[in-house]
Amino acid sequence: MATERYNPRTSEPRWQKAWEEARLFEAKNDDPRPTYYVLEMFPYPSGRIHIGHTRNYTMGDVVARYKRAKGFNVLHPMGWDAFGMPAENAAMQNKVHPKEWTYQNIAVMRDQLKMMGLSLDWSREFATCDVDYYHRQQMLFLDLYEKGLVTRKTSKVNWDPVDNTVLANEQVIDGRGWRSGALVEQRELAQWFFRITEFADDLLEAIDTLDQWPEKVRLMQRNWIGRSEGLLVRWELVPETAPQGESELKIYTTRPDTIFGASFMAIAADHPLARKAAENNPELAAFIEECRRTGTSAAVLETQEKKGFDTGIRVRHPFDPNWTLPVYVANFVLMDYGTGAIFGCPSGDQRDLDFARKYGLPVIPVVMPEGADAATFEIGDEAYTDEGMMINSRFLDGMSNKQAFEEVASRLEKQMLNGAPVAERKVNFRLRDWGISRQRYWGCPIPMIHCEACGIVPVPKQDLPVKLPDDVDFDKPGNPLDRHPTWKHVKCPKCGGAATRETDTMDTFVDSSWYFARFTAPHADTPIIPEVANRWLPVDQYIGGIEHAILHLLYSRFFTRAMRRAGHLNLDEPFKGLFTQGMVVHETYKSEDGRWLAPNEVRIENTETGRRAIEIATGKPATIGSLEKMSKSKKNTVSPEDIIDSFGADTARWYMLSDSPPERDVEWTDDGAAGAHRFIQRVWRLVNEAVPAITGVAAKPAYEGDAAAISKAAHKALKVVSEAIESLAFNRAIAHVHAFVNVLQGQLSGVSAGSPEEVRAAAREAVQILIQIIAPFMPHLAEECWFQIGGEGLVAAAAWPEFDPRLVVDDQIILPVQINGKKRGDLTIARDADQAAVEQAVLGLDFVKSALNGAAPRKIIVVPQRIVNVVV
RNA sequence: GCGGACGUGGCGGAACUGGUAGACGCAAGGGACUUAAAAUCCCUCGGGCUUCGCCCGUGCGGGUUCGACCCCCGCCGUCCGCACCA
Repeated sequence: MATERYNPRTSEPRWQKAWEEARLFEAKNDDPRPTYYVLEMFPYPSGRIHIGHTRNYTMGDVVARYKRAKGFNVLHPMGWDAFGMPAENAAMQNKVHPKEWTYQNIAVMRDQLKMMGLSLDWSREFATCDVDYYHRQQMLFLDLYEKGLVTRKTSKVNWDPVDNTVLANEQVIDGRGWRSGALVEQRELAQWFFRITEFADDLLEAIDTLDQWPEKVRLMQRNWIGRSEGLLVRWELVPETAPQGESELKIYTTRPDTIFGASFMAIAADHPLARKAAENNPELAAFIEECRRTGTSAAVLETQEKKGFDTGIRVRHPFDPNWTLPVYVANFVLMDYGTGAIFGCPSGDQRDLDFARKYGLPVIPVVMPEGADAATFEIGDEAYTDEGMMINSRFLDGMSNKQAFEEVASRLEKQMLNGAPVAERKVNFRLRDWGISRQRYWGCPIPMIHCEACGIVPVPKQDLPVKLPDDVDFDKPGNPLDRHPTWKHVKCPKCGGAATRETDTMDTFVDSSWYFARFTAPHADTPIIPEVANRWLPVDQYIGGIEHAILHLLYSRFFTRAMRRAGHLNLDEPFKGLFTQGMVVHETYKSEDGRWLAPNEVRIENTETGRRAIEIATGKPATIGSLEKMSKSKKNTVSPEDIIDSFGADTARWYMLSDSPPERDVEWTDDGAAGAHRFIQRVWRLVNEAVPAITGVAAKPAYEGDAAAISKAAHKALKVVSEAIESLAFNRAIAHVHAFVNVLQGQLSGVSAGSPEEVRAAAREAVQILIQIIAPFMPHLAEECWFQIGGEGLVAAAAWPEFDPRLVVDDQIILPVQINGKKRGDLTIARDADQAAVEQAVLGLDFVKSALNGAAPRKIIVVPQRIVNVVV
């Protein structure tokens, strides 16, 4: 009797409904079992789920289903990162309200996710644009404001004068706004900031505790925070060269040891001293203007020539009052790092060297490599930046440069200038405070009020939420909140006088910096319920793309600390385990005349000599291009719906995890998907063919079968698959399932209802194990199979089987035998055979005898249960 | 420039802590079943040779070791992150 093919189209919706009705995936906060929180980075509702999402959520789902089966109270929620610019762009382009656009997208994407059969707790779903959510975010904001973690200060921003808005650095392309194409201006603007730098040290040090994070991400965060230890040094200006009222220049250096190699000072174009000096120096003013115009994008910096302009100002060397150095304005000095001023030591820094050569400044070698000769050591085209011994440095000569650092620091700390020490030690960070003001509509309103009499006044908590008005228009550029006729006009909560609301909204990264905590009590009146959050958090396994390695993860780490300070929870680190998954990539295709072609516009032919593509519409050959991340522009996309339509969700889930390690990119191919689908049918057949033997419905002639072999195969598979899932090695888990099915298929063929009870029991257990270990990956197929064998309840609710340790080891093992390190044969021997027994057995092997040729072996190395090596 | 990761068949990749290299899958070739196709099943599948077996082989060149994809030294290549950070 031929088994009917498994039909995902009817099966999958049926089981999805069964799970939903059983409310299997809803986590209870008062469930006494140990908690396990698995979270995938929530999606932006851009319109449709793409294949990258499905890979991400499938990984999380495998973990969630596995942990649930292992007896954990699993929290696996889903929501929407729903504020952001695309909604406003859609509003401008398509005349649809951002709110409507967003919620429509959410509705579509929710349905798509549901088709994937993900074991999500939908009862906790929220979108960050829900009033309920941003209301609590405003509460949090005020709490952090009270704790002094929110400040307002002016900073330089990229200003698009056509769209009337601030642009992020990423939105400035070749100095122009990405939308308007207008030349971007640098403007000083008052902005709201979170004081992330307050935690800089802690955020850096705690990276060491994140031992379940990828090393790569930890490194990126370390570099981003960018701690350096150095010295702030005040240099005295030579009075007759100094602008009115200026007497010193403060610089930051990490190399005070090279102070005797100094030959110039360089300050940023925006440095106050530069501005002052330019007041009666039109040429300098022009140079400063030029520096400002040239942008700060990486591409510009790459090619830009190092330029300087002598201000005429001179400084005195702190260790030699007769030694004066020129002060240049230089285009490579950044105002917002250190003090915006440096001393240049050409012999010890390549950039300073280039600068010195260009302007004819002295180059004094002060550090030389170990073993070099001080009399002859010279600097040519390359600066010497490594460690070494001090030369040409007076009292430092002969010291290591590390000792010299200390010596200079301690001397300058004691030396006085204008009544204060010349230098102080200073730890400096690359990390800046987090500017969160956005001049946009579709974001969380910042709950602040500007009163002319009282200044900045927070919105009283009882007046929250500050709701976004619905009646806005996007016909004109700029912030609709700002030009709304009534919204911003309020009474001052303090004095009752006329005042205006803050019209900036928050950076959407704020929304995603605490959503993982909100999921623990998504309907609470307070942002977080501390007892509940403390119980669930930290997230045990967080899964998402490497593109969030810095910003989102760093902001969330900051927020967790900030929320702790405000008493909302009691932990520092939000994510215990982090996993960054690779992308889904696809080949690209181009037609003969150079148009991009979508995968469904070409036909692929596999031949003995290779693969070729034909454009279906024209019948002409197409070229197969490189693997790329799926993108609309290259048309190399495959939609999750199409895959589910033709193969079902289980195929998509299985294939997505099967070939490549999860942290690497996976290539989507039709052949691969078809292969995954074939495997589904194979499992389906295997189970169905085993049903008569298992359930004993039909009697057939007895076939002996091998109960022990069946049980061993099953328990070994159970062990290795469990281990692979635990370590998120999904591709390995799948390979082991394949291998198990190969063995099981051989062992079960012929086993029937007439086979000995012992064999039938082993078969029953083996099939059950098979179904359970595939269930996290292919939950629908597993349910259907479970039903076929008369399994109790839903397999999604079944406990994970425990492997029997006695069944995963063999009594007899096959030991590879090497001669001089090369394998020459095998030895079958009892697993517990001792060294002597193994040696004796090995010496009795024919190929060993002939290799020895009568002589005694020089040595026999026995690695128990691994290998034997006979050294001849 | 600085920092990091990686390099294994036609392809994706396995290989536990230094112990049988190429598991598992895809593609390809051959065969069975079929009127035919699909589906399914079986066999082959790193290279070479004097083919019941032997030699070579994990980017390249050395080294350590009884034994190296794995450890060490030196190269080459690819990818990623940061990037005028004082």
